[in-house]
Amino acid sequence: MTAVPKTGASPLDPDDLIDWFTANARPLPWRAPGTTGWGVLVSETMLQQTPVKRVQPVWEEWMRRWPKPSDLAAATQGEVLRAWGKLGYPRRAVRLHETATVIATEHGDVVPSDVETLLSLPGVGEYTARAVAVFAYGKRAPVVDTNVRRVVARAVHGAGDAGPPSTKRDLADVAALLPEEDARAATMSAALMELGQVICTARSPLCQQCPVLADCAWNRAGRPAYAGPPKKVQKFAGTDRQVRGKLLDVLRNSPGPVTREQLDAVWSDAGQRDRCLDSLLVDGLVEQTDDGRFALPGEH
DNA sequence: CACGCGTGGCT
DNA sequence: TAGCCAAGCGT
Repeated sequence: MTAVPKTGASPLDPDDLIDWFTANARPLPWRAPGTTGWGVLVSETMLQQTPVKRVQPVWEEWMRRWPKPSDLAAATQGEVLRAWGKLGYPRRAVRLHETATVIATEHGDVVPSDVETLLSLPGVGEYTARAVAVFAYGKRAPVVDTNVRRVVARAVHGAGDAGPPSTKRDLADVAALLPEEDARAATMSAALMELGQVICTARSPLCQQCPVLADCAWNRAGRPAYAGPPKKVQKFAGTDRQVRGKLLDVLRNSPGPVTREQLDAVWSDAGQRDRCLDSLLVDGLVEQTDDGRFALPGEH
């Protein structure tokens, strides 16, 4: 082991990150020893755009209720959507249900471990496929989420924040940082994400507590402000997304099918209401009953 | 590649 | 207080 001097444009030292993570990782339930590939896949899917705090209790209930992919596959879509609750983006629940069926029927009820196969599953994209391969199976692969992109933008490139995503470049950036050995690479991937979540945060980074401060290009540059193209801010109030959420909430809060009148009550703009209800039907999040009422899929 | 897709907490 | 932000995916 040769000591690498922390001067100039040195890359991040895997040991600094691994040691820090080993001592400071939050004890999240899906990180517990013995968590299956299925447990990791469910957690990663729930964590897509939803904070840890809200995911944790729902994940624990899901693991108790559906410990294997075949268990979830046997549930109705309505049951799955109810159990998804208010995590948001409920199409994720529908896709996870589909994926459970594929795993149960085509992969022996075991979550695949290679990125290519994982990528073929509904709702599993570049991030989730690698997260499962790395965190569940200890493989060496770049895992790039918004946190890692921010850490790399700062520590490696000296920028205030990540610019627009570029999958190929982002993956290459992170791959170049990983140590050779699988297990150490996997731990470093987890450490990069954790660092972005708890230290190298978007708004008020805690640089004093950062394990790689000495190697950070952004710190060396005097922590300049983000200079890239302005980030798009997503509107919510008044959008179809809000209306769809309200419609689905009526269904979740009812034990069975509801009338058109009950749905009409949640939004005054009839045109937008109808468009949203139609899109929910198209997405398979709502079904119409024979008598013209509306229900969660499989619940009539 | 830009956009649509939920929800709630934080500053 | 009204953005801003949060372990993305599919089209």
